[in-house]
Amino acid sequence: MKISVLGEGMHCRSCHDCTARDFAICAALDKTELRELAQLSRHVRFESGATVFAQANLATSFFSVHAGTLRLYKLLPDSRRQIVGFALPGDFLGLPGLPHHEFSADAVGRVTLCQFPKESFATFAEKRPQLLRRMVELAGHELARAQEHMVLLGRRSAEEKIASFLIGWRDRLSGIGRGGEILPLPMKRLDIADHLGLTIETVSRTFSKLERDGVIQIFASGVVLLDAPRAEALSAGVS
Amino acid sequence: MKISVLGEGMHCRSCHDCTARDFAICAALDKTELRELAQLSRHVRFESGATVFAQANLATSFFSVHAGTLRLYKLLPDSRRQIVGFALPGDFLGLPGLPHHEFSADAVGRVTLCQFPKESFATFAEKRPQLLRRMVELAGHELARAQEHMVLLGRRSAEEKIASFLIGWRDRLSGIGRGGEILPLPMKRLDIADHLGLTIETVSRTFSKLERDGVIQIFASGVVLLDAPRAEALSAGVS
DNA sequence: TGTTGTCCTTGATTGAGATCAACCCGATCA
DNA sequence: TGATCGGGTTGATCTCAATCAAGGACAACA
Repeated sequence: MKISVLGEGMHCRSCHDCTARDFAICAALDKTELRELAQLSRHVRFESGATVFAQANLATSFFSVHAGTLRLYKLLPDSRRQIVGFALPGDFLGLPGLPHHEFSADAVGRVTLCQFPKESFATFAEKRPQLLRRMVELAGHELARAQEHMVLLGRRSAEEKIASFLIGWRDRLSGIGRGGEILPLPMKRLDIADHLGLTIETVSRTFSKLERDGVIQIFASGVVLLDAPRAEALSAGVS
Repeated sequence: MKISVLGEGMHCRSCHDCTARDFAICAALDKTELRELAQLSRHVRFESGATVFAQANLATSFFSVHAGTLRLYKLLPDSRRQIVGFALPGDFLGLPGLPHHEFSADAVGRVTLCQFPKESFATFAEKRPQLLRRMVELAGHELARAQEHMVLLGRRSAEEKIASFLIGWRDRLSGIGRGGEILPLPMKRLDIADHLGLTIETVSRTFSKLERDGVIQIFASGVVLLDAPRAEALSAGVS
């Protein structure tokens, strides 16, 4: 686990023009507080595949994703893997009250993060109900997403799972201003499989089927939703 | 949805000797605050099977479970059901920042709850970082549990699911001082099936298999863990 | 230019759990 | 006393996705 700092003592020089600020935890802060928080933080970068932190390790920092995608996953002893989510810019990683990391996180492509030492962040947050309120809200949204994913894992067919994933991914990207014609899928098929409780072969077959049915078009870098309404119907569990 | 209040204007007379207080949100409060909060709340009771609130309805109250068990579930349009969790005494229901209920909740057996109007609770919490901190922690624990359940739903066999459920249920009960020789299972087989992403038949068969293998003994009201280490091993995903 | 490795796709077969169907058991009630 | 009903179990069969197996596309590199 190698952490590469972007210039020592740089202290997140770019908070004022941070592209993730509006979605991130920082949205709850005013200009002065933002500067104070920046003093506590530093920017870190990880190359593709690098591990940011590992499940069950002591959590000494919180992170706010600045750019890139992370996969968050849990492993069983026999190495079965469940990806519990993908983190995108603005997502906050780490929760007070849990001393250890509940899952592992590694970079899907290059990633940059704001890193906050846990104690100093906690001290900073202690006196700022606005920030705590925001954290409750973020945790709530995360919980809602987790529950929606439980429905997917427990009660949906392979085709519904894939459609649901694509629609959810599209909506998350457009929520952070990354919407577009082509839906980029930076993660591998195996990652998608381990996220949806499928095998890589079933993911591949289902992508192929959706393409045959004219719902999507597959490219190396992602897919285009040719028939979004059909995908949304599958995603919703209709038909 | 019928709400039966335990005597009008009673205002939760029993906060000082509440059996759930140590686990509940109220643990974050001092004596004075507790009395203030009690002024906002009222005790409500639901009979077995009654709906406390329904998914997608406007959330006007928060709840803290005082006694009994609730099933929390989401439905797909074609009535497939996923039980996202069971709530026990001390559990907090509802999250700020989400105007609508994310799931439905109904009583498994008789249930009593403390009900707080959402706005007055929010106002009360606004100025109390201790309480907000506690809410972040509770949400964090809930999130960790949800992620663990994703692993179960996505990556485990029927036998592992059942064993995992029994061990998790045992640990939650003992965490609120309800441990014992016999592990009570107030919910029906169908509830367990919809919680674990199985059918009622598979649940029944798997219970039978575990009993044949000497891991558990089945009673009308629950099970006894004859071979807890074996169940824990299955639960952990070993073997 | 061929070699290697990674990622993805496709085909054949298998198997765990779903589905369909029957029956048991205890509670309730006429 | 037996009829009904809800909840649970068990057996037979089917099906969807897993597993096993092979090969294709493409990039990195010697």
